[in-house]
Amino acid sequence: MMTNKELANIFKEISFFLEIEEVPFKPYAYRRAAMALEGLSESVESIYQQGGSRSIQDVPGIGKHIAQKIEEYLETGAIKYYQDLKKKHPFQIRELTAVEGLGPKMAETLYKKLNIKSLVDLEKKARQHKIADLPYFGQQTEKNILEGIAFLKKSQQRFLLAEVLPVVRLIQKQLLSLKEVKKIAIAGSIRRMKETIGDVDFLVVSENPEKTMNAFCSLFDIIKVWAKGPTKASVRLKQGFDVDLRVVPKQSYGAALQYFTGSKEHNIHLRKIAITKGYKLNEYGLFKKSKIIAGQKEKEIYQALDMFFPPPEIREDRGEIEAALRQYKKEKNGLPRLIELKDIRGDLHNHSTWNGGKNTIKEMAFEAKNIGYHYIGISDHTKFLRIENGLDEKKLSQQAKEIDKLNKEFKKSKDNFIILHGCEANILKDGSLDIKDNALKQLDYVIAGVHSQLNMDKEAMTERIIRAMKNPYVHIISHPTGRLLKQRNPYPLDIDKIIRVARETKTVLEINASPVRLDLNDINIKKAIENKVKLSINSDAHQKNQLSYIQYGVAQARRGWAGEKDIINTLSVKALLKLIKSKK
DNA sequence: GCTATGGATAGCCTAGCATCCCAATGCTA
Repeated sequence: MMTNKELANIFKEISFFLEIEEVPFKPYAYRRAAMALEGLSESVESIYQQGGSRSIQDVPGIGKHIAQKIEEYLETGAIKYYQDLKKKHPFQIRELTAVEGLGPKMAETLYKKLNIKSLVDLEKKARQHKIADLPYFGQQTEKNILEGIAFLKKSQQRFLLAEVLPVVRLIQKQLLSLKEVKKIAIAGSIRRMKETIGDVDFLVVSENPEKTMNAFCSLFDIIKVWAKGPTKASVRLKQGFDVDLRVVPKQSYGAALQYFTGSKEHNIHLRKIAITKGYKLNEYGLFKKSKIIAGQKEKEIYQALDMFFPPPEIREDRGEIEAALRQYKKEKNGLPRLIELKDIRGDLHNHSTWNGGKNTIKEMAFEAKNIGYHYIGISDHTKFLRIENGLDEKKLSQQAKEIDKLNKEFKKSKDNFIILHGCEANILKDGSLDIKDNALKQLDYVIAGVHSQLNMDKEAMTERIIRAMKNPYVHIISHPTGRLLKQRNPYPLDIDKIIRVARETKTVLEINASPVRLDLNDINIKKAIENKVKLSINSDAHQKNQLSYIQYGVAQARRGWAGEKDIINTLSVKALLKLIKSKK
């Protein structure tokens, strides 16, 4: 898969170079090819090995000439066309254009006039105030470049959904309290509940735009106002991310919401459909010639395009548009009915004071009961994780006694609530577990996960997890790919194979709802569901207030097209235990 | 350079904002 990424980067660079040379339409083609490669679930190398250059052309967005270039790269390790372009423009184009406000043409000018080749050069020349003196640049541009570099270095540009969402909800509340504000919505990737957020988009209908803009730009926590016009303002908060506010006319509110919710890919596809039907779609509405057909409500736009309304979480152009069209025509394979937070009846992956959690089993249970759950699963780490005070066979049976006692109290008070006893066993390097099957047998269910020795090659890691799935006492694999957002990439893993074996062995895969994990991710969730693998959304709470993380897991599940029936912890206790016991 | 339509050719998503110099361009979403 590394090759896919390398090639995607090369094609992105070619696209920039061609943009500098003002070649028409080719940049678009190369950019699309790059995107196609990035979204490909198979390695282009193995496609080529199996079917040659011809089969690479089957990938949408890749035609004869780009396929030839891929072939050249796979055979020789280089692409001459790219190298020639690179010689003509010998600077780090991707690095430089990553600076906000700096595009390919400016990068070219900076190289020609000041011999700037890299981010380091750029920062140096900007600090020496060489950039401000260039024609068409100026002091403001220089300042923006320096700030862009600083931001790039500091923040890696994206923020966790869970970092952003609470702040954004607060701002929304404040803006809504202004009496001239008639409507307000959060659009963008937040509305789609993406795991990480670039920046935040607010849309507002206001009777006094100027007043609203002033109020917005004087919100607390603002450290910088980037832009402030009559319809758009853009600010940076001290938390590090940017928030845009757009004032839109009432009759365009739905169109603007649709447009700014994205994703970009979804919108491009939608606009193409509009065109084929003789319309034009933009953020002001859906138009036939100059006559507005729809715009006030988002739903009306989809309706006018003969589509059902796709939930924001799945607007990634991964088939939702086709599904929405089919549903409108009352054909099968329409839009999925997505899982909702209220469908969740319990949480199966939680830790207690027994191994380093902050709350006792009882406290965790009462929190879960207050949320309205029917059950909570306690799944503390087993012995390998010394640092987490992992439980051995003996401690597990002591823990069982405590849980029994609590359950008796629940029964006596006629609470419709039960604590299930599980554990999170460690999958050791060879795929065996760090605790005996005899101990696992006593539990209601078993979660197993990889927590150590993550630097294995793909094949070995895949086999390691497969061996654990083949253990008849293992019911759920926790955080299957091991990624930590903004900190650690997933370990190399043949996820397709994992999914296949999960189905064969009736093993459940986890959607870990912890904001830094969200593992499985949306794409893998969709794949698992398509292969009829069951999933479990768990908070992995180490203290009682973390049970609320479940909302992020549900969001990720929705992004992966999951419905109630795909998720095991939507079941009643009875049905859940029956399903668990069906694995032999 | 790709895709779709029809077999060689047409069309590729769009608008506002900032910046620079005071009409045009590049960038971003």
